[in-house]
Amino acid sequence: MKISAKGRYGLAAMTYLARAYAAGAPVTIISISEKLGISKIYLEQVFSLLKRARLVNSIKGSQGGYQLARAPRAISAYDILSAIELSLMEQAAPASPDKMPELDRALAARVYQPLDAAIRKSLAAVTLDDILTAIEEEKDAASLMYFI
Amino acid sequence: MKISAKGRYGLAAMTYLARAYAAGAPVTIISISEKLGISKIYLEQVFSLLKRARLVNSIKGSQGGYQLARAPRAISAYDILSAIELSLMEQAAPASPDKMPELDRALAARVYQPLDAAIRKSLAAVTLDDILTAIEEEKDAASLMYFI
DNA sequence: GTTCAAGCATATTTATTTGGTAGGTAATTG
DNA sequence: CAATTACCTACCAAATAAATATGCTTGAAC
Repeated sequence: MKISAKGRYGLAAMTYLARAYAAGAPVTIISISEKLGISKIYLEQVFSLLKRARLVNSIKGSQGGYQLARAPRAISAYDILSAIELSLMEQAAPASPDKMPELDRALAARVYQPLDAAIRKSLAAVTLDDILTAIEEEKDAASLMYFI
Repeated sequence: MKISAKGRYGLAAMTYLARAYAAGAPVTIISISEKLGISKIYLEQVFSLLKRARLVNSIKGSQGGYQLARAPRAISAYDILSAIELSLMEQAAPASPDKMPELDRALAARVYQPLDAAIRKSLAAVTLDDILTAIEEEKDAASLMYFI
């Protein structure tokens, strides 16, 4: 019921990549780890999952790094979190294994499935582009503070 | 991002109590544990949380047990799960402690807070009464199966 | 073709959470 | 008083999450 550190790192790192998307040059893990204050070797694990989900492309060797596999507008928070948090996808296990199957089915139908759909819908509605926009708004709001 | 065993047990047990609500007589933990196939001493911990949240009343001693504190129609899945799963309420910790505060604020505004609201809304929309209704529907569907 | 900066892959350690047990105390009824 | 039931505290084990450590592979640049 909670987003893990890996998930949050993934969102932050992908947003960081999104900022560099227009430029086209790959971004190294180490530069992201420095900017965000996350251990490099831990970030590698996160990127391994993001790559497996084909959300990023990697370029090996000197001058290498990572790039978004597609436009920031075409990558949602759901894409990112479902690549990282397997538990996001899991079905809720029944509370009473065999004793009361109709109770379990009712809970699934009325609680677990609607919850799952709501989570999915909420996360799918936000793209990296939206997050970039929000960052700009944050900055504007912060700079306005000076004039007041 | 997942409902724990405690949470599922809580939902199942509360639904069980809801069935007995009209009768008015208290239901013992041990009878619930037998019906649902859950360890009695583990259920006690769940009820301790439900009681702290004032969702149930307890009666000690012989002929004692638990009752819903209010009508099944007035208790939602959100009430139950937020009493049991503390993590449901937790704010998402920032990914980059100090480095990029505007990134964290943007993620909170666009991802974490909307997600939280969606979860809350989905769970608050389901009451114990709804789940009881769904159980009846399940039973009807099951008995219809015989005629086909 | 050597070098070196990257990504890639595993294994290990440590910390936290979850799921569950055990045993005893307190209150109520008959 | 004896039985019954909730209640409380401590404990334990397994699973998961978080982070580290080590070493290998790839490929561009010089």
